[in-house]
Amino acid sequence: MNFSVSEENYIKSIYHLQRSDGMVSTNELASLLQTKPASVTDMLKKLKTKKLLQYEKYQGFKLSEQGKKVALTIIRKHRLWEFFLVNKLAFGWDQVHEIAEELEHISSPLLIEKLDAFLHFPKFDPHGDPIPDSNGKMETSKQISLIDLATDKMAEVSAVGSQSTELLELLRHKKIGIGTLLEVVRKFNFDNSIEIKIKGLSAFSISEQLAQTLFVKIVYDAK
Amino acid sequence: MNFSVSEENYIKSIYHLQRSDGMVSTNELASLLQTKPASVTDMLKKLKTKKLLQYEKYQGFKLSEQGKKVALTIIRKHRLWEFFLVNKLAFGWDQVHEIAEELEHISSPLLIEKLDAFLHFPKFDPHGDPIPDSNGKMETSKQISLIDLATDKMAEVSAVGSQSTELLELLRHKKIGIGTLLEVVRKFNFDNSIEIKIKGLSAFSISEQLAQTLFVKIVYDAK
DNA sequence: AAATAATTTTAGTTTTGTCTAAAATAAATT
DNA sequence: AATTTATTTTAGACAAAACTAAAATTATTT
Repeated sequence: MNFSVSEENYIKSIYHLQRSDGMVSTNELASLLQTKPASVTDMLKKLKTKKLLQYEKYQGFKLSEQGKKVALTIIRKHRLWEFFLVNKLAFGWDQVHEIAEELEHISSPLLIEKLDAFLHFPKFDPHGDPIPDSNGKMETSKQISLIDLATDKMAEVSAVGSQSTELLELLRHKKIGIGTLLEVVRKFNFDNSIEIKIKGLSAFSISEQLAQTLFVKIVYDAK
Repeated sequence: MNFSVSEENYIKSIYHLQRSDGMVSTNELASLLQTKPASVTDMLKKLKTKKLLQYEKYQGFKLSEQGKKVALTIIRKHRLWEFFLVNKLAFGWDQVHEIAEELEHISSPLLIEKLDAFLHFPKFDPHGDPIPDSNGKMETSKQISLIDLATDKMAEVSAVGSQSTELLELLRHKKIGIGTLLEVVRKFNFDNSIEIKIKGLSAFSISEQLAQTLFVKIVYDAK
């Protein structure tokens, strides 16, 4: 089935709100969408008749299974487009949200499958948020930039922020790849370089630029 | 200024109609847009107040200079996205029109400039139609696939349908490049190969696949 | 528990873009 | 030139998605 831009924005916002709350309220949603509560109520009725929502008046609401599926395809589109904008069109990660808000409403499912393949099926968007696959499944633990990883945390390299040959050459030399387990030993404030330790190798430092480009997921917290 | 999807579709359609006619009629436009003449009249009034249209009731209409500029940016977006879909996402040229109809309404100008650079500033879309540059200028003569070029017509290679190294290797060997002048001498129905003649070289044949991938502009018609 | 406050819903409008039916204008035909 | 036909415009209505103001419900205080 096909939905209007407005319906899709509501669905997406409800999904994000119920991640934390479980149940969503009218005012909450109105403030997130920068609209009035009365407008929200109107849309809730519409989404309920379309079976996307569990909603009883005055009782709050949440997405149905069907509604969640729709939300995940919109989020998938949003994050894939963000990845494209940053990694192919050389946008900064802080410039892409608004454009992706528009692109996420392009309807062709084939387009998204082809885009996904073109991007080599990325698992995380440029902000480190996981990209749902075509079945709506996604990684649960969020990835962060290695520069933001605290010491005493074992982490796994999950993505690289660029596909340039220069970067890949450097990574090969340092024996770092997707899946590599590492830990931050020290951080140096002078140049923001960090010292990391990979099992079986002696500790070594890497530059701030490189640490920014590497994304990791925490696999074990020693604290 | 920003325009609605509907306004943009009207502007684009008027542009295409006035290419041939000079002046456009209400019925003509209604039939192209699959809508009713009364709806067209409503929109004409709106576009007139926005100074995009020269329109006096019952007298027909055409775009103002401002309107033409808007039309060309929409056409630019449409054709760049088509190029992207075919050359990056591996869509067939016959599958992309509908998707580009949606993508052309994404508003960010920076997106389009970056997309253009990413695609290496293509001059023609996958159907051979010229892509306006950021100032609205474009090649005037339409390009066609070499496979569709009639005999007895001198033509100039204007584009290649792919940037693969395999193709470029083949073209270097055959001494064919952008700007090469050639003529089709014969067509063979058995395998759809064609024999071409380049000035200073003896005639030789090329395969159907290669001929499909090469685009030419007619520079002289011997007939 | 009653009163007050906050939240949510309803009722009635507005805007955008569409429609139908009827009226106005222009074009074609006799 | 008058009439018929075709085209275009107006007038009034409708659906989607928003709004304001008022009513209904729920939550919080005293």
